[in-house]
Amino acid sequence: MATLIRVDQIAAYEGQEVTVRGWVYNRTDKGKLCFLLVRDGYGYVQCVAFKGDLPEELFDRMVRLPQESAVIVQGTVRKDGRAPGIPGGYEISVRDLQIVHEAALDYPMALKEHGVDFALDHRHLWIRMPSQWAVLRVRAKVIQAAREWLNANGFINMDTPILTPNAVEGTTTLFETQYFDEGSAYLTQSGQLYNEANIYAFGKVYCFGPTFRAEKSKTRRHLTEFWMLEPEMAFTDLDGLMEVEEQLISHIVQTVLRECQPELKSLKRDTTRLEKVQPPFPRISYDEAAEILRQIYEQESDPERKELLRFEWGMDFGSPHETELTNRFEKPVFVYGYPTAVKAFYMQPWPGRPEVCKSVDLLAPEGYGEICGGSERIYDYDLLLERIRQHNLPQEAFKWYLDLRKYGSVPHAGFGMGVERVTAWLCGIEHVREAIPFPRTIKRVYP
RNA sequence: UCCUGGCUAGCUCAAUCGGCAGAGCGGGCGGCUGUUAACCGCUAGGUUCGAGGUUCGAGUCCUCGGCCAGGAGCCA
Repeated sequence: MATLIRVDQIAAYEGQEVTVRGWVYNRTDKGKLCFLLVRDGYGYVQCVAFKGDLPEELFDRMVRLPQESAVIVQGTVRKDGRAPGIPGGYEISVRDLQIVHEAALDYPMALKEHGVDFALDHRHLWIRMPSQWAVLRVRAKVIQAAREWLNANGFINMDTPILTPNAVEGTTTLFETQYFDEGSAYLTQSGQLYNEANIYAFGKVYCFGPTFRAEKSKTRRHLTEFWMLEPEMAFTDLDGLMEVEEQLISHIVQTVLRECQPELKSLKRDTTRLEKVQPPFPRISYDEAAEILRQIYEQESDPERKELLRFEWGMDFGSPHETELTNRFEKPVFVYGYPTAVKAFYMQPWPGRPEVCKSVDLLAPEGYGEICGGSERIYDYDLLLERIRQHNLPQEAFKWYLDLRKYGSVPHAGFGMGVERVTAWLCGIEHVREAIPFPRTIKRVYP
């Protein structure tokens, strides 16, 4: 029995007899010569057979194998620049072939681009195609790299509940569900408040899980269910927060560049700008950003675009503003000190400037927008209570959260990183829905 | 909720001014010893999103409705 190998490690087996188990992604037959492009989950490899290499009956079956048939291939690994695949450059000369399952002939995914609706209706099959496979492998690497960095830097994983009794920020629309006799429960939109409890037990923590927004956002940057990584740190201010963010993001980007080359190459991702993602990232204040946007607005001649870019101090950024701002920087850019009025109730006011708070967003280049949002949190009991009242939040529901300001309260800070947005940015894809295996959008809960 | 665009073969699309509904891929049959979404020949495959209207004649024009997209708003 030849050694069972993974296609991503094929280069190590040049000249050896190996076994690959997988599925037929494409087949080309040229009379007495037949190519199977087989994917095994780790990569895509070309398997070649000449008519004389196999028993006639088996060769005839190989030539007629439908796309997606399951096979076990034995043969010799040969280096050949002509061989397509991921990583490519190696092929297997087939000596024997077992057909585990002959797929039905009506496989709906053609080897070409599909319309969005059709592709998403067949997401369960679409993920087999190289583009989707590559993106989802990068997503997994993003998560792995993030955990690596956090674990190596003193953070402990402390997951937070998905079913929650109330709105975290009181602003956004939540998915509501009946919770036995306890009334309504809501799907979480952030683990942050619980993380703030966790830091007083563990110092530095992070949670990682799905978050839910019932908003009717219909854009390339929104999902109703998305995954967020949320670190939270005791004894940390805004500057300390930005240092952690830029180190974490840089580690993720450099890890993906180092370990996902075949995936990025198959996505035709130009990585020159990603290679520059190293600390420190530029930091500009909201005031400076507002001034830049004012100049951009004045210089814009197209009336339609000018209207989209209209901006006044006090507004939150729209996506046209984010794109214009980030186009002026090579790396992700921090924008800090947003107006208190447009941010959540728990953010620490700027000393001497209560109209501004110690919040920071990290905006990715190339129009990918906000990938992280965070802040220093209010740690004074009376101020937090005042904010809860100002925002008309149910004080009783926040009793535990207020308790945290009574027993050893310290300056602390944290942020959330959107995994799909980071993945979409690194892969250079248009829409975050391809950066999660089974996307949930306002118009889609199937499959 | 608003704005804009789209809906034609299983898929991706074409159809000029309102005048015979087409191609490529995928499927079937045949050919080919280096294909890269192979190529060549043959073949099957249609309620043109739905309803109504204008017209000798509607995929095309008009009205209403449906579905989808991505932008605004909202948000990560």
